[in-house]
Amino acid sequence: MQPRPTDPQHQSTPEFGSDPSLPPHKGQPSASHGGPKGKQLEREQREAEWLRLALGILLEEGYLGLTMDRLAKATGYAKGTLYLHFKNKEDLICALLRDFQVKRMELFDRVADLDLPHRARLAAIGLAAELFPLAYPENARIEPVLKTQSLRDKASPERLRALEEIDLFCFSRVLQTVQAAVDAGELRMQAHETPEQLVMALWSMHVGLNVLRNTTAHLTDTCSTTDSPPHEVLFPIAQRLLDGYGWQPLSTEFDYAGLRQQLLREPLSAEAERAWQASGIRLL
Amino acid sequence: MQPRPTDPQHQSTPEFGSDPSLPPHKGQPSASHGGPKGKQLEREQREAEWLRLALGILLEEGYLGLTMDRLAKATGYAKGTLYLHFKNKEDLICALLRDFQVKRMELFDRVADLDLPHRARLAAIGLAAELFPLAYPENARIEPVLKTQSLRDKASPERLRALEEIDLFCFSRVLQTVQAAVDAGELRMQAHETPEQLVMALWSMHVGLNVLRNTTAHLTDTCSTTDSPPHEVLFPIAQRLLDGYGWQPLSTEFDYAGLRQQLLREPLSAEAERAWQASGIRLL
DNA sequence: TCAAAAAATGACGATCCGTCAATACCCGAA
DNA sequence: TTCGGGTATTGACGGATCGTCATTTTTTGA
Repeated sequence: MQPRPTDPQHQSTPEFGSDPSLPPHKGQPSASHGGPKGKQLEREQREAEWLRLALGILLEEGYLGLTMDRLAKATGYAKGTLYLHFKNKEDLICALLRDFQVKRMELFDRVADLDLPHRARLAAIGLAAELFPLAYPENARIEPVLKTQSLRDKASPERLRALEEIDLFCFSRVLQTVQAAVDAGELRMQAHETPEQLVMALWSMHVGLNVLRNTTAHLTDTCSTTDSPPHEVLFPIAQRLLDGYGWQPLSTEFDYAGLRQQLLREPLSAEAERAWQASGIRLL
Repeated sequence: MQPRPTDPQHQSTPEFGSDPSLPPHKGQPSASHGGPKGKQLEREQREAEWLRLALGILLEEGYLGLTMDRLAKATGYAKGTLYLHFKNKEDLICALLRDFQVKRMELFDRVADLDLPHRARLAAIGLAAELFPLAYPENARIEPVLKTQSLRDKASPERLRALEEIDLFCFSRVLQTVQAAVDAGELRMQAHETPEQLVMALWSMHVGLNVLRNTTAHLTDTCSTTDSPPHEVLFPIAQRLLDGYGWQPLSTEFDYAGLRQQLLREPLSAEAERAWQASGIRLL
């Protein structure tokens, strides 16, 4: 073990669980028996590994701590190889962001088709949206960081389009639910009101709360000092809002709080458990 | 006009209205008659000038385009002098952010003490909050950018505290209004509800909408394609929400839309005018 | 077995941040 | 007017990072 200028064994930090014994590029292309599939698989695995490490660094030391040199070395590959996968740093950030959004979308999917009144379905999606940053606080913490910062200026168009696609998909999901309620006569909107605006307002609440939680903790803490548990913020308020619209069934006619408990037990139990472990928040 | 290595006349861009003939430091300390006041004044003027230029560059070329070298040269001063005013780049960003927040606070101040029912006062503040990004779209556009990005890691504690102070001040303003309504019996909250949560939700809506407008324009555009004017988003929805709380007087008993028009004519006419000029949005 | 194609490398140029020793300027006293 | 100490300003420099690309290593396939 002769002293080296940049001995990977002597990294300043253990580098977030990367396997230090990982051979740079001497390992077999893949465990599977040859063919282009193996190549492709290895490529994806490596990319996933980079994203995993990038997330770790980002959480540990923030945006400034994440450098391409460091990320490359962390897996034993050279920087040039890293740049074969990601056009630039923003592109990598974009890929990271996409992973979160896919996760959230999957969560939406799990509750969007339940056999419930339209309003209850919307409430279920809202709960999922509220649960997400609690179950994956790391993701939520860096999401506002990633969403800005000249990301759109430099990331590759393909990655950006992928992001927009997911956004639009989620938006449509919610919009469909509202529209269905309007069509069913359960929700009446005035002339100047549109389902899009309602969806946008609900969406804004979630986005904004997440931003505030992660940029102005001194304020959100004010909320938590009360008796009420700090996580139960958006769900009941959204119900008040929908009551204000007169969306049937009203919260006086339907037990949305009970639905919430039920959803947390059944299709969202895994996330509720994660929230308990990750954020120390007992939801059930 | 002998050729110089860094001739300010030959900047790549005209640099956003800075006076190219501005003498580096040969001008009189100040027009006022001597004394330490003049020195202080000159210092503040210079700082204001830097912030003005920084905003211009930020708007024109984004966060990446704003470099300390460039900003320094734009006023004819050296970088070292710039660093005498701002601890680092983040610190400068912080100062810029503060200017916006002060502006918004002043707007709040202008409507927070009107002789109106509590709920109408809250609506007035909400209108001010909604009007702000329309009247100062440049500010709103970069505010999400500035709020993140390791700003808190590197900016000086004093500047950060100044930011928090303003946030807290605005928050308190709103909270007081809600609390007053509760005390007056015009707003009843259930056991698990708190005024803080309601304020935070309203605040989140505004923050979130601004973020969405500036990061995912493809979605917010969806909202604008409807017949309804795109700017009338939050005000009516907030009224729905407060109706949901049963906050007296309900929107069926009080003409909040009329109040809105009136506010836009009287204490907020300047901002309404700005919104018309800056965003092409006719509010009246 | 070997040569062409593909993959991986890391040194390099360019950019930017923030510092600090050197310089220019100011102002009161002689 | 001259001088000297103190203050304001400067810009070259060190350090760090991004992204490139000519070179080297590995793989492929004939």
